[in-house]
Amino acid sequence: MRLTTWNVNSIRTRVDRVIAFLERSGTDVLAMQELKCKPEQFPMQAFTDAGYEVALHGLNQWNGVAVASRVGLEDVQIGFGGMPSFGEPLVEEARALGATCDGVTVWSLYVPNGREIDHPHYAYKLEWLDQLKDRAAEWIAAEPEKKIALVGDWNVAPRDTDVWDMAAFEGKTHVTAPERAAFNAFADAGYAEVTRQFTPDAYTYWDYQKLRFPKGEGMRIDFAYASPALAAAVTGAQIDREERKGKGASDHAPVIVDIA
DNA sequence: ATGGTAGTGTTACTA
Repeated sequence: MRLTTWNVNSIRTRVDRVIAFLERSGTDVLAMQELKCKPEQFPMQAFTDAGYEVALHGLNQWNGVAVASRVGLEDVQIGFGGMPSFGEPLVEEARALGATCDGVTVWSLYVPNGREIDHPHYAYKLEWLDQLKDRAAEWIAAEPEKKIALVGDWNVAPRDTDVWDMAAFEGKTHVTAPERAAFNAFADAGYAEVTRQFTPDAYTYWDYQKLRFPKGEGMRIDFAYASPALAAAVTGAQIDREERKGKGASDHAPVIVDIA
């Protein structure tokens, strides 16, 4: 199975590129983030015509997550137990959707950005990751052989080399010790990040602003954590940097994982 | 010249 995660940054404006990518890459299961639409606005016909079923969750123009699959789609779950809410009034945002595809439970995750270190969104981000980690640990404790993929836009750069210049991130989110600890806690919970070993020096995101992509100033913030049973079946990973090029590109590249 | 974008939807917010 070829599993891809991609923050598409609006599925409505990107649908032609996404369908072309599916066909070009041979992706069987696509986890998408930042749909930026409600369910009735999702371009379902394009996916159906391409041979994919889609489960999605979207509340408004922000966030939104989906799993598209051509190898089956069962047991769809919206959000996870204990998932924090945000805003006034408090809302359970559309940031997590799970579905089982050909024996692999795929979670499409859009981790809160955090905004600024002293912003409530930052505390929300840490709590969101902590709660997800606790549920993820429970899932493998209950079923040690279960194949679980936690994929998406984690909005954390776990290493200094995952940003172009640490000096530019002084006092900024994505690189702080608490965020990195929250990310690394998934490894302590038994999951293995399976993309870095195959693509050791690569970014997955380049801001639209300040010519970040042409200048090679990116970040590595999209990852795939695998449960032990799944990690043992992973045979490779790639980052499709070509997809970031040209007019109409998302600011994130697709991250591809191959599973035996 | 030291900035530069993009998407949704509206006089802003998010990233």
